[in-house]
Amino acid sequence: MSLKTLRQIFKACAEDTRLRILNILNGRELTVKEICSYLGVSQPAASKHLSRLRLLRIVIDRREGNLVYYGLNLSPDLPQRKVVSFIISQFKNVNIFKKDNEAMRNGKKKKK
Amino acid sequence: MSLKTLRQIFKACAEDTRLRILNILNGRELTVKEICSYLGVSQPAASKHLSRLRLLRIVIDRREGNLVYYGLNLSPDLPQRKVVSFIISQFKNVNIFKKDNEAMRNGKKKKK
DNA sequence: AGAGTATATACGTATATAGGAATACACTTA
DNA sequence: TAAGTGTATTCCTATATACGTATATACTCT
Repeated sequence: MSLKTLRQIFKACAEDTRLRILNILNGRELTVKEICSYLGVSQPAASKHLSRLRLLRIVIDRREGNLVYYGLNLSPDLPQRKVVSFIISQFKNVNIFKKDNEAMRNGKKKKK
Repeated sequence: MSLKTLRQIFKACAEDTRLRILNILNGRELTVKEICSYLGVSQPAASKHLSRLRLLRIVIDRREGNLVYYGLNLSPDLPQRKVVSFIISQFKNVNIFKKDNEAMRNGKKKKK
């Protein structure tokens, strides 16, 4: 793994919304709209964060008709796979992530 | 661990020079001047990076007369200890870090 | 005290980027 | 084709920060 890749991964993780996106994508696929709803962020904001994560191959997207589903990229040939997996494994200790997960399970929306 | 702490750690690691500093501090204490020499960065730059890492308690400093020695903060009561340790454990796979370690062992200086 | 060395800080500048508003694009359905 | 929904992009602004130069601070030695 290159220094550049390592730095980019940390940069991608150095922002609250992106960390929260990675957390709620852990174990499931979600559409952009669902992500916006669960986290209470605007659609352009979510889209831009997702784009950034996608360029780094941290997430993958899959269009299905009108919708675009995003999920974690679990491909085993990614050099940064271990790092990303470890980062996500740390989320269980963070309070706001627990709340986000709760909101998701309840189908609650934070903003209309 | 809070979301803020997690984000700050990643932000601290989202920069090449800081990553390289963490690498060469792995297993040893170094003065600011030594860090500048080994990495070829200016003294104010190194000092500012170290200050940032120190505020996050990722490194600790110890003044000895004229010199200030920096080292990794290995205190077991740090919530982010695991994360930082894991990050540093990933360094062995990165080429520039191997070169930095080589330069250190040889006492080579990258700039005057 | 004064000179020399090591480290930290202040200041200006350039660059990156997060966010909102507006708009463009993609797709579906009537 | 036209309207509606979901997603991406563009433009603007505000904020953060990395870097260099200069200066301040801390310490040592004579």
